[in-house]
Amino acid sequence: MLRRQTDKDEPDKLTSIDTQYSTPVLETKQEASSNSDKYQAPSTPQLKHGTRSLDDGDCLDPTTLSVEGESGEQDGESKSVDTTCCNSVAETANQTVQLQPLGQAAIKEEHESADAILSASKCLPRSLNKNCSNNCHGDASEPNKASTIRDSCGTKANKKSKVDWTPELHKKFVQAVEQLGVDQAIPSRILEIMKVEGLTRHNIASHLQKYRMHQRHILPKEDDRRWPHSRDSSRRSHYLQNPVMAFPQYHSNYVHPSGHVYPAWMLPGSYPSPVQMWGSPYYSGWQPTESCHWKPYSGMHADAWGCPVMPSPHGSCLPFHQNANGFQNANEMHNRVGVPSFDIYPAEEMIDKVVKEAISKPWLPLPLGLKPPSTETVINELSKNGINSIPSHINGSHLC
DNA sequence: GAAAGAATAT
DNA sequence: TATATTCTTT
Repeated sequence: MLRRQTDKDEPDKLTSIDTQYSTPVLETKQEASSNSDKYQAPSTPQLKHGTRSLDDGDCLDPTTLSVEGESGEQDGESKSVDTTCCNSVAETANQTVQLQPLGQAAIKEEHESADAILSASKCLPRSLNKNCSNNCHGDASEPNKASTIRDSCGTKANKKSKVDWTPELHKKFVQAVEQLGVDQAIPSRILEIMKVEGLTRHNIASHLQKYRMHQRHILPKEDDRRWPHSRDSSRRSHYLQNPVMAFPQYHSNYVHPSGHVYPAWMLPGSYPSPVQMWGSPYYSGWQPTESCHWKPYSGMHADAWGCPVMPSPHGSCLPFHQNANGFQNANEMHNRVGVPSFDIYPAEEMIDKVVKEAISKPWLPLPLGLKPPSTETVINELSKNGINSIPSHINGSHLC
């Protein structure tokens, strides 16, 4: 309003002067006009931005960061000026507020202009009252009240809230995505599962978009077609009817696209640096190791969802065949879509079975995960059995 | 009209 | 680059 007043006054001045000074005044006028536009024009990104934030409810309202506020999306009913509660006005400028209520959502409050400071200072008293009553005394937040305050403060609270996707928050996000599965991993559901107050569906959607894009980047080719690129039902149904293997096409010469077969996530306690969320080969390490146990959608491509691929906690290989039998086994596993207790560790009898099968059918390729014995091992075994000489026509390659 | 997802802006 | 916002589609 102050600015409006100023801008309103200035043109009049200029206009009056304009009659006396032609050129210089015109420049001044233009300048003033541009300044005015800079702050006032509805199409101006800044203002538009702020207005949109307010109207669309994309701001994070810490007043809803109460335990009871599981009302889902908070679209359209919050304003972030309140976050400056208990902080000085000066601190409200370019301030990063890290709120860690339920989901440790770290929320950045950025006041991008002096206008924001003005607005904040203007609104602060009421905000303080409100927030201190809510936060300091545990009062339940009242949407109406929030709305009132927002209105009273006006939509001048021209600042932007950003969700800081901390490792913890992202972990929660990924867990929610996994828990939901591919088909259900939509912002609203993710939001429900995450139960992080203050997060909006838009926040989730944005993050989900980036998440998916990144996964596509990691698995650009064959996996790309597995992703539901659009909401086209045929493609989606194709995708759903053809769940992606939760395991890499592992065999002795399989090379993971990103250059690492198994990331460090499988090592307990080997959580990577939280700095690099997407690009790191350890990105999937953001998944808790247990995630694979409770992950309900075992048909989901683990890597595509930031989930670890096939774990190998003991450095052992896995009994999945390359041959028809093996695929049958694999299919059995994949048919268990929806079974959260997918056991990533093969049962011993299963291993025995696979090994026996491999021995009994030496002409078939080795089952997935089985390593051919080394020449030395074979020779040792032979010598143990009294065979000390190897026929000349047999060499190492034959043995393997 | 709401939500999801892609595209674009900040 | 990360996140928000806008636009399009469903």
